[in-house]
Amino acid sequence: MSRGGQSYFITLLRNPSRQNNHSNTQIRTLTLDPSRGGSTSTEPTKSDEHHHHYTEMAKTVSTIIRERRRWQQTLVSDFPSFNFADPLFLRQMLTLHNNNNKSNSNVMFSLWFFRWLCSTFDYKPDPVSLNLLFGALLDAKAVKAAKSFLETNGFKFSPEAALLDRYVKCLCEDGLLVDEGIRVYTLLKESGGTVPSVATCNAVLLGCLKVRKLDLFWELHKEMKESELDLERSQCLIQALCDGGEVSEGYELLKKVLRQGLDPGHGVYTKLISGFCEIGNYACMSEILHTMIAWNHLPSIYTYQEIIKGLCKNQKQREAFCVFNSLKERGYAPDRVVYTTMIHGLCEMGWFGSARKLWFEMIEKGMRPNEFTYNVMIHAHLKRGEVVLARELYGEMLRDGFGETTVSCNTMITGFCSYGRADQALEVFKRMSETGVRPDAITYNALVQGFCKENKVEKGIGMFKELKALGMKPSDRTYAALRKMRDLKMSDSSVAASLNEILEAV
DNA sequence: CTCCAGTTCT
Repeated sequence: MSRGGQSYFITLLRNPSRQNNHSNTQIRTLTLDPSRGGSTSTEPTKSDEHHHHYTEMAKTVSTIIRERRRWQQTLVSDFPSFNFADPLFLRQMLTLHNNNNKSNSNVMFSLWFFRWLCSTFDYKPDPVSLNLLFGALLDAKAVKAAKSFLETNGFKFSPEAALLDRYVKCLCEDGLLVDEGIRVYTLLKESGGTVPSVATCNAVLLGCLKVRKLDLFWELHKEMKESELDLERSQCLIQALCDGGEVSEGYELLKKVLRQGLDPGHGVYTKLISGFCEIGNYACMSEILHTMIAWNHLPSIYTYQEIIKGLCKNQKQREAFCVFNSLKERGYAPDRVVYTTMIHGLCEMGWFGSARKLWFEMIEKGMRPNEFTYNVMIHAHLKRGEVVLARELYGEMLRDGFGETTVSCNTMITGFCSYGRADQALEVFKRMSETGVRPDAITYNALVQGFCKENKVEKGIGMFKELKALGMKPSDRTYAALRKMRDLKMSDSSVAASLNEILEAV
C-alpha cells in the first residue's frame, strides 16, 4: 500500500528540475491525503505567509470560475503576474474545495482549472497534484470524471495504490461502471504488490451481483479469504446465495451471523423473504418476518411488495390480495409499484373488476399510472378481447407522456395477432422503425405466428427471415406454427419447399 | 440520506 507514496518521494527528489523555489515546502508538506493537505507546517516560516496568500487567492479564483462565463480571460487579465501553474496553488484550490464539499461541483472547478493550466501554460502536472486531484474526484463521488481524468493523464501518471483501491470501490458502487471496476480490480490483483481493502473487495462482490455475474462472484470470492466474516461480506454472500436459488443456504448463513450478534440489516431479511416466497416456502418466509421484527426492523412496503409478488407468481393471487388489503388496514400506504403488481395479479386471475377498482383507487390517491401500470391494463383488455378499449388506453398512455417502448408495442402486437389482426400488428411494427423503438425476439415471434394463423405464409416467412437475419431465436411455438403451415400447403410445392428449407435449417 | 422494485413471452 505504501509503495506508491514512497515512489513519489523518490521521483520528487530525483527530479529537481520539476521543483520550483518552493521545493522545501513541497517536500515537507508532502502528503497524499487531501484532507490533511496543506496545513501540516508547524513552525511559522516565510512560506506560511505565502500559504495564507494562496488560500485567499484560491477563494478568489474559485469565485471567478463560478461566476464569470469567460473566467480564463478574467484570470489572466486580472492577475497578469500571478503564477497559476505553481503546483502549490493547485493544491490550495483542492484543499479549499475539499473543505466545503457540499456537492461535487466544487471539485469540478479544480478540474476545469487544472485542464486550463494544462492547455494554456507549459504546465507539467506533478504526481502529487495528480494524485490529489484524482483523490478529490473520488471524494466527491465524481467517478466518471475520475475515470476520464485517469484516461487522459494515464500515461504520465500512475495513481497511488490506496487511491486505486478507492477508485475500484467507487466504480463498483456506480452501477454503470461495475464492469470497469471489476476490470481494474483484476488488473490490480494481477500486478501484485497491493492487497485490496476489505471494503473494496465487498464493493467488487456487490458489483458482480449488480451486473448479475454470479460465477464471477464466487470465483473472486474464493480468492478473497478473510479470516473473519464481516457484516458487509455476509450481506453479499446471502444475496448471492438467494440470487443463485440457494435460499436455504442463505438462511443458514443469516442464522450464523445472528448468533454472532450481528444484524445484517433490513435489505438482507427482505431478500431472503422474497426468495422463500418465490419457492413457495411460506413457513420460512414468516419465520424471517418475525426475526426481522425482533431485530427492530419493521417490514417495509418493499418487503410486502416482494411477498405479494411472490404469491402472485405462484398463482396465489387471492392470498396476495389478502396481504394487500390487510396492509392498507394496518396503515401502510401501498405505492405505485405495489398497486401495479396487485393489479397485474388480479388481471391474471381474471378478477378484472377488482383490478379496475384498484386502478381508480390509486388515481384517487394521487398516484398516476405509469408505463408499467398502463401496460398491465392494456394487456388485460387485449386478453379479454377488448381491442377498442385497449387502443383507447394506449392513446391515453401516449397523451400522458409515456412514449412507446418495445414492451408496449409488443403488448399491442401480441394482442392484435391473437385476434387475427396480424395486419394491424404489422402497422405497429412499421411504426416502430419510424420512431426508433427496437423490435426484439418477442416482436418477431408474435408476428410470424400471427401471419401463420391467418394463412399469410409469405408475410410469415418474411418476418421469420428478418428474425433470423437479426440473430434472434425463434420460439418453439413459432416453429410449430411454421410446421403446421407446411403441412397445410403441401399442394403448393414452391411454398412448401421454402418452408421445408427453413425448418430443416434448424 | 437515497435507491430499489412492477409490465410484453418462454
